[in-house]
Amino acid sequence: MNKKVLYKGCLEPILLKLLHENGRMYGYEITRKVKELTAGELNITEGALYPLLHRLEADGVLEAEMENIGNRVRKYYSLTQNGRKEKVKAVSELENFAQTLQLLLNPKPSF
Amino acid sequence: MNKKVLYKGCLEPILLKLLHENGRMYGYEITRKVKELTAGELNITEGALYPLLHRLEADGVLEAEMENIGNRVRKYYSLTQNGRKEKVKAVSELENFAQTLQLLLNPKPSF
DNA sequence: AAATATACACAAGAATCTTATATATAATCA
DNA sequence: TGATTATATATAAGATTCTTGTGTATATTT
Repeated sequence: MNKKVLYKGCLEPILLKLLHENGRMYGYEITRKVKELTAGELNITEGALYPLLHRLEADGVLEAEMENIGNRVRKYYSLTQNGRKEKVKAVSELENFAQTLQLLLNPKPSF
Repeated sequence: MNKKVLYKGCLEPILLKLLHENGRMYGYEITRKVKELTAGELNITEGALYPLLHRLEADGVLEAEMENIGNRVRKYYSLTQNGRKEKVKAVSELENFAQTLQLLLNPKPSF
């Protein structure tokens, strides 16, 4: 993507779903994973991702642990108990939205 | 919808597609049509719709004509020639986005 | 040695929507 | 008949979410 706005609001459910599936991930890894899953279509920018990660950590949805990789510090994020609940809610909303989009793009013929 | 943000950015392609299919429509009609097509899921608010209509008219994507219905004035919008081009572009971006969403929601198993 | 990949982070600004409000007519309901 | 709901357009203030640009630093590839 990266074209216009479009996927605004979808980042959070996408993130929570990824963390649920992968257990724990760090920021850079998340951007790579999303790019890979979407065949290069969706590039999450750092300016969007890191503020979101910080907000979700502050809200108790995510928890973070630092890890030393060589000389570097890597910050792993994972869902809290509350985060797992949030994930269910957010993803079901996104699925619902995806279906709604389909209704608009391919309306059922009414005859 | 109306729940969170989510469909941000999708309004313009949806609108252009509707106008393409229906020839001409007025604001209130558009809000009803979207609600109908999405089984009540997506409610376009006036605060989102009217500014968008005005912007697209100013940009030469839409043209408007007033019509008197009883004592009331109704404003019909339709696509300009340029608008029809814009419609193709915007809708194909939205379709692409919908597919990208599917990739994230139902990733292809990699084995 | 330079460029690219890895890794995190923030600030300013743009874009898009929500909520609230305003106006006015027409139809329905109690 | 008075109140509510539906029809119809419109604007303003504010919230949210993202993009773009910038900064720092290490590791790897060319």
